[in-house]
Amino acid sequence: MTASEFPARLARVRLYEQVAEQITRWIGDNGLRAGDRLPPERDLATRLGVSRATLSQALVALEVIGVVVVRHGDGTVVTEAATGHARIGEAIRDHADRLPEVIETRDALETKLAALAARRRSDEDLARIDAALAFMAADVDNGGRGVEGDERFHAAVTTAAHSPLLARLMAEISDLIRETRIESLGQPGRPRASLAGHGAIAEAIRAGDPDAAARAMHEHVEMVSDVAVLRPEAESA
Amino acid sequence: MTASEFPARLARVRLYEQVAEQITRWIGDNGLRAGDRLPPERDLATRLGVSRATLSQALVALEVIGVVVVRHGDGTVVTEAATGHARIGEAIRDHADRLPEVIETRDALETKLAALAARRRSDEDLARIDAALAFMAADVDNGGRGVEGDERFHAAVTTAAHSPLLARLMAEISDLIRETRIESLGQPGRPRASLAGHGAIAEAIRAGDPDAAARAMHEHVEMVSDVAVLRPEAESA
DNA sequence: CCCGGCTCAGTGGCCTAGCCAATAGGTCAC
DNA sequence: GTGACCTATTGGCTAGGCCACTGAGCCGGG
Repeated sequence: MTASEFPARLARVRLYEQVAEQITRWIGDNGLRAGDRLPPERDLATRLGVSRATLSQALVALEVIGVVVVRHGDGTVVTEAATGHARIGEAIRDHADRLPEVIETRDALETKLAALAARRRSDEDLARIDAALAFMAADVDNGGRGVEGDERFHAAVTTAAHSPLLARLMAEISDLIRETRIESLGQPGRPRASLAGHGAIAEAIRAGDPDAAARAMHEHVEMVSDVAVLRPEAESA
Repeated sequence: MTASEFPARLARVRLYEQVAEQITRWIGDNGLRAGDRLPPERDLATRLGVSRATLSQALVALEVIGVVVVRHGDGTVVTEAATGHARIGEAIRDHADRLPEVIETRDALETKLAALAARRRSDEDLARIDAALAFMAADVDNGGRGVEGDERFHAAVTTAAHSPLLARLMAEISDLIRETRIESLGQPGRPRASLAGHGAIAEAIRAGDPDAAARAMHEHVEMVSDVAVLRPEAESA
């Protein structure tokens, strides 16, 4: 067990998080739409059995992620984004049925990132990409699946693209991507094939060839997509 | 002045937002790094001249966006993402300098959406696209800039792609996109050129040709990018 | 009848104060 | 050296209070 594999620090769940989640679920379950009001804070806090201050924290959290707008003197109003949020939740829950969607989103973002990396990479970026390749190779050579190396490689490419906005969108769906990654690399032979794909991407980036980089990344993401095709059969067996 | 151009509702700035911003700035100005601790809440609240409850709200906000982790009994710790976040904030603030970044993000997302729309569009989707085209054409014919029609067209293409995750990411950056849209369509001749671009995209989608749709969308987004090139000169004039 | 001003009730905003839970560090005993 | 215990510091949450904001309704004047 290496240091990187040590169990993560125990995560305490703060009350505001639980309350925020309850509220989001309640919005979805009750078909609330944009413009609908939540119950007054005093009522809601009593009903949820928490203090008003704690409820207010939860509403801050929900406001920050765009589910509600809190209006002084008026009430707390559901936003249009709230429905979108529910859809994302469903996307995560119905993961087995939504995998192709994650793949196509990865395709959109990561082929662009690879092309930008080919144009913008610094020596430092290339060193980081090479280090990730070496790390994954060592893991795969030792019989591992290369999950962390895969992660590092893609993060290095994203960094080399020097596009904070795209990086942010990647971060937004990072949990979903992680799942496709783990499933892909769990297939026999996939780690090594994935490593080869990374190699081709890195070559194109080093060569400063955006089109080649985008093509290599597209093929790499499609390889993950092959898993999506195989998996339904494995489940019915 | 149409309904869509009415001034937005006056935005009240809550204290927690100001405090959160102050803290983020302070982290940046003082070169705090991942793992560094903020001062204790009681101290920090006194120094900032707010109550601890208000500071706690600000920290909830910062925790939700990933700038800090709040540890019970230990303190509030800066995350790795904090530095990245400062860059995003700058990206938004320095909009004039960051426009190319929005463009490249649009390019990534919207060319994929156009390709998917070509594959997946229903008759209803096509009708919606056509309606948006007609709406924008009428607006432009009447001397308008076609902002709303442009918006409707892109929304219709996004809907026709039937990819909720990509649609979500589009929604995520919708404010930034709106700004590029308004600036682009404000240039003489752009509304009509944009309308022609839309026509080509719609044709490819109707024909069910993903590559042509992606190419047409790419060219359309690049046309917006031309504005980005022109604009710095307009500012120095 | 319509519009503007005022009032009231309901709502959120923020504060104060208090006490408990969690954490880290230090000390002591085995 | 290790484990248990204690202490100081830190955050977590509650309760209560008062003020600011908002929307709706009412009244008076034109």
